[in-house]
Amino acid sequence: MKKKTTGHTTIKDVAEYAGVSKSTVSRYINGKIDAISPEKVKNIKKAIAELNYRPSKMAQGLKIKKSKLIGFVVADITNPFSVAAFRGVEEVCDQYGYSIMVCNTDNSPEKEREMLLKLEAHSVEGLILNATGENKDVLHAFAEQQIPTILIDRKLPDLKLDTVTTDNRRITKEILQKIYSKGYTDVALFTEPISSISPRAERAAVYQEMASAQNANGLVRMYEIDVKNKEKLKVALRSFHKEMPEQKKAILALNGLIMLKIISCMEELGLRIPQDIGIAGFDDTEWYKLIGSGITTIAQPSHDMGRTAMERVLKRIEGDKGAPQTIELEAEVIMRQSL
Amino acid sequence: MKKKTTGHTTIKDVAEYAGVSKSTVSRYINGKIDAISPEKVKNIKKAIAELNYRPSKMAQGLKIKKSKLIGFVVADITNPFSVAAFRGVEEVCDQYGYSIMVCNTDNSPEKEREMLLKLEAHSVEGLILNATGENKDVLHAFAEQQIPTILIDRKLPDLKLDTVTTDNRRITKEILQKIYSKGYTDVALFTEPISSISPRAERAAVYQEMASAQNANGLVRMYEIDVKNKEKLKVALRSFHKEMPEQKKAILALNGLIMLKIISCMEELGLRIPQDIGIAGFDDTEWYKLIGSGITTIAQPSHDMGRTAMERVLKRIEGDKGAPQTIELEAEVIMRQSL
DNA sequence: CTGTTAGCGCCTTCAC
DNA sequence: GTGAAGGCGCTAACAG
Repeated sequence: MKKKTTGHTTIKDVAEYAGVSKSTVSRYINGKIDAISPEKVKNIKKAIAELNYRPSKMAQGLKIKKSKLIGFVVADITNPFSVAAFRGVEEVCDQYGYSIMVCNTDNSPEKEREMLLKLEAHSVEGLILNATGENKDVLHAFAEQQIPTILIDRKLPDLKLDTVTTDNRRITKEILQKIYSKGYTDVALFTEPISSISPRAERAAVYQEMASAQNANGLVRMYEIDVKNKEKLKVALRSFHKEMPEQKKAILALNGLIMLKIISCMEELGLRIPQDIGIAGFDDTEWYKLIGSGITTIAQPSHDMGRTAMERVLKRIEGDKGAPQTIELEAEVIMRQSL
Repeated sequence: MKKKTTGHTTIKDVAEYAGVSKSTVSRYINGKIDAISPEKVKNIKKAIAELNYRPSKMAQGLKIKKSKLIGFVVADITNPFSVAAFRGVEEVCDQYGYSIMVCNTDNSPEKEREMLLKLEAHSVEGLILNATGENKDVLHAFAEQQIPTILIDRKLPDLKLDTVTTDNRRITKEILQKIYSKGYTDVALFTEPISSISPRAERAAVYQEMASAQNANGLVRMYEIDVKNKEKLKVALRSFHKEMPEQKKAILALNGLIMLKIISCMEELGLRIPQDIGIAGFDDTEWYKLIGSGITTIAQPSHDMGRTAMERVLKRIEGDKGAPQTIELEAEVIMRQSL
C-alpha cells in the first residue's frame, strides 16, 4: 500500500490503495457516490488525494468517445479579433470543462488543412473556424463524423454550417453614410485581397453600391493591397491623394491590419489626418483612441462572437439537430476625430 | 467491403477493407513500409484514402504514452507578448506534429491551478508556463511525472525548472541610463502590483538602485497601480507632475498595459509627451511608433522566447536529463520621441 | 513478411 | 453495494 513516487497514477493504483475494485473507483470518479458505501467513499477519496490521482482523459475519451477538446482555428492570431474571440470561447469552455486547441493558419489553406486533420485525429468534440475558404472536403469529413463545426466571422456559403458573424452590410452602410454626410465626396476603399472571404466581399459590395451613387463622378476607388508591400501601398495612397484634388477625400480601411499600415504610410508621406485624407475603418483597439485625435472605426463584438460560437457548439454536442443557423451580431460605429 | 458513410473509421475497418490484419495497417501507419509486401502497401493506401481514415491520437496515445499535446499557459492572452510567444511555440510544434492547448489564467492562481490540472489530465507531453507564482505543488506533480515544464518570462526561483527570459536587469539599466543622460532628474516608475512576479521585481529593483543614486534628492518614486482603476492612476500622475515642478520629469512604465493606461490618462489630463513628462516603457507594438511622435520602449524577443521554450521542451521530451537551465534572451531599446 | 495476442486506462453491463 | 469481464482503437512482441 505504499505510495508510488514516480510515473502516472492509474485507477488500478487507487483501487488497490483503497482496497476496492476499479469499478468502484470509476463509480466514484463519475459521481455515483450514493451507490457506494460511505466507508469506501472515504477510502477512495483518501487514496485519490494521497496518490494524486487524475483520471486520464485519453483513456476516458477512448472509452466514452468524448475528448473534452475543442478546436479553435483562426486565420490570424495576431489579429485582436482572434484574441477577443478566443476569450469568449474560453469562458464557456472553462465552465463546461472543455479545453481548447488553438491553431493559427496564417490565412494559408494548406496550413488550415493540416490543422483540421490534426484536430480530427485528436477527436475534438467541436470546431470553431475562422475559415480561409478552402478545404471543404475536410469540413465535410467533420460533418460526416457529426463533429459540430461553427464558422466565425467568415461564412462559407455552400456549406450549410452554423455561423456567427457581424451584420457587415448594415454597418458598412452606416459608416459610409456618416462619411458622406460629413461632406466627403471622394471615398476610397483600401482592402486586403478579397478573394472569397465573406466579410470583405460584403463590405466591398456595399462600398461599391454607395460609392458609385455618391462619389464625385460616381467613381468607385477600390485599392487591393498586399499589406506586406508598403511601397505599393504608398503609391496607391499618393495617387489617390493627387487625383481630383478638389474633392474632399476619405478612406475606408477594410480591416484593422490595413488601417495600421495606412496610418503608418500616411505619416511617412506627410499626409495629415483628417485634413488631407479622412480615415475610418473596421476593428477597434484601445490604441485607436490614442492615434492623433482618435480613429473613427467599427467595433465588432468579437468577444461575444466567440461566446456565441462556443455556445452553439455546446448545443450541437448536446444533440441539437436543428437546421444550421446564421447568427448576426451587431457591430457599432465609434466616431472619433479622424473624419 | 463497402464504405461506411458515418461515424469514425478505425484501423479495423481499414484492415478489413484492405484484406490484411490490423497489425499490418499499424505498421503502415508507422512508416514501416518496407516491411510490408508492396501489394499490401498499395491496398492499405487505397483503403485509407477511400475510407478517409485518420488514426486516433487518443488510442495511439493511450498505448504509446505520447499525446502529442503541449500545454501553453499564459497569464494574459491579451498581452501581445503572449501572442508573439505563441507563434514561436507554434512554429516548432507544427514542425514536430505537436498541437497546442492554450490556457489563459488572467493572472489568477486559482484559474492557473485548474488549467494545470486539466492539462495534466489530458496527458500533455510538455508545458510552457507564464506563471502566476503559485501552484508549486501542481508543478511538482508535473515534475514527478517527468513532464517537462519550461517557464517563460517569469521565473520561479525555488523551483529549478528550465526558464526562458529576458535580461531584465541589464536592459532596465540601459534604458534608465538613456533617460538620465537626456537630462531627466525626476524619474518615476509606474507598475502593476509587483507581488512575486520576477521580471517586475527585477526591473523595479534596478530602478530603485538607479533612482536613489540619480534622481534629484535621491527620491525613489514607485507607483503601484491597479490598471483597472483609472482614477487612481490619474491622481498618481497628477501628483507626480505637480511635485518638484522644477525637475525634468520622466516615467518608466513597467509593461505595455500600464503604458497604454498612462498615455490614455495623460491625454485626458492634458499632459503633453514629452514636454510635461517624458515616457518610456517595456513591450513594443506596431502602434507605438504611431502614438504622438513615437514611444520609446524596450522590445522583447517574445517570438524567439516562444521558439526557444518549445525547443527546450522538445529536448526534454527527447530525453535530455541535464540540469535545468535559464536562458536569457536579449531585449533591445528602441528610441523614439517620447523622451 | 504477417497474423495472433495481450494490454494501455478507463467505463459499463452483468451477475452476485 | 460491488467485482469480474469485455472492449474502446491502437501498438508491440511473439510466433510462424
